[in-house]
Amino acid sequence: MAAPQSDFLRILTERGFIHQCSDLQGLDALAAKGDVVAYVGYDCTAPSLHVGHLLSIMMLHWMQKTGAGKPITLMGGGTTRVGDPSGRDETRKILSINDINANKDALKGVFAKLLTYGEGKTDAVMPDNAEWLTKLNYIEMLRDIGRHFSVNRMLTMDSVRLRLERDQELSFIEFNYMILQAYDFVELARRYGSNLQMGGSDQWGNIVTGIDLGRRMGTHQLYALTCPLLTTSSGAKMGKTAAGAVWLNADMLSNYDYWQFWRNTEDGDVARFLKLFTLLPLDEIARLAALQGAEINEAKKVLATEATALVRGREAAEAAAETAKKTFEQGALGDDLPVVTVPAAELAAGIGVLALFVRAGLVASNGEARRQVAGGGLKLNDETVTDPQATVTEAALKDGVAKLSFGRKKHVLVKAG
RNA sequence: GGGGGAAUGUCCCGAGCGGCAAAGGGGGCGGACUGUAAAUCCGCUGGCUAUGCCUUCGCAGGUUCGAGUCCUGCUUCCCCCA
Repeated sequence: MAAPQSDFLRILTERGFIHQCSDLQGLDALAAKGDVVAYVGYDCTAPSLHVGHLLSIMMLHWMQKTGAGKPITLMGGGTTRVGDPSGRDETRKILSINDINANKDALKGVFAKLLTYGEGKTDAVMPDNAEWLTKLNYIEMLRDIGRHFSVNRMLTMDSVRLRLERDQELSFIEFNYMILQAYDFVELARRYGSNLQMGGSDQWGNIVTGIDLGRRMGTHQLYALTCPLLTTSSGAKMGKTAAGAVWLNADMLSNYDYWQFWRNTEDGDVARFLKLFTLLPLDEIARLAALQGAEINEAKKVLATEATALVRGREAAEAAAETAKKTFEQGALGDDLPVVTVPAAELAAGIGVLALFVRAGLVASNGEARRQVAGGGLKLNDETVTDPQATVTEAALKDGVAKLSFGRKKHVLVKAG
């Protein structure tokens, strides 16, 4: 098609958010009038969202910012009780209602950083599909909703087909997930006038099933828009590190570590990530992406600070950047490094180096610490630890702190408490 | 309902004549080289109060000086026949 008329789709296209759309022209017309009501569903499977979820939040952000319409962040309080089989090899563990509710409360917070909630036309709202899904009556649901679904067609959906082809278990409860998600779309269309569902490309099947159901149940025209799944240029699935997922919530991953995640981006991903995960104008991004060789590190710092500012706040981002500068460029101690306090009495008595590194959370066990010492991976105040028997006392504290390092990038400060 | 096969290191895949903390990959972590990148090379990848001890091969028993390995029962999954 020709270039989109609406700012919303033009920006999404330029920045690389669009993977697939059911009807780009139709959606463009709605966006140009400011009549889009877009929803993205977030299941409550963990106590925080991670960077993989960030793309869809960014899409909602751009939509609100360009005045294209109203964002709906749907909490999956109901669907989480069922479990989405999309993109999964195995049945999800069934979570207790208590866990789901706790998760839901924990992940709500991050949305307000990127979206404005309220009563106005383009203000965001946050319903929970438990409101309607838990009230469904089985027989009524089969008659009103189930009759519109063809099992033949459901069996051809990727989320189902892949499991069947690989002879992997697919339970009946999971098989129903797409029906519930489709019904969500219809329900949101009725309650809020929603006309667009967005999500990762793995959600395409579930979304178009919702469009189909809407047509059969007589809603207005619905649209689908998906973004690419996040991978690094070397093909690895993104958002996971050794320590686990890259969480958006600060209590799950420190500001400093979040900043470091972006700072360590591969060269080949810098331009793409700047477009997706920052609000910097495209000409500025083009300038940064053109940097060659070691200079591209400047672009990575900008990426890290901007991306962190977006989710954690400008102040937190600056602090993390400052700490990184001190730690890596000046060999000094940054204020933002994680701190572990050890009781003064224990320090006076002397504590084993291995135990200290375990205490700091840098290694999982004495055994691992021992192996890392053998491999030269542990440092105390920038000096490689060579003797696993050594003990550390308050003499190791300089100006009240000792620096423990694991590898070149992970540092923890120890203080007497 | 009948017959045949499978389950291994708590990330995954996978070898394993009765002597096994258990081959080999992948992934991950550390080191060297670099630019806090990529690629490459090297090392590590059950726990502990550590020349030793403890816990691991679906579950529960049994045989044996000794069981991932042999026997019995059970669970789960797959294939073929009904």
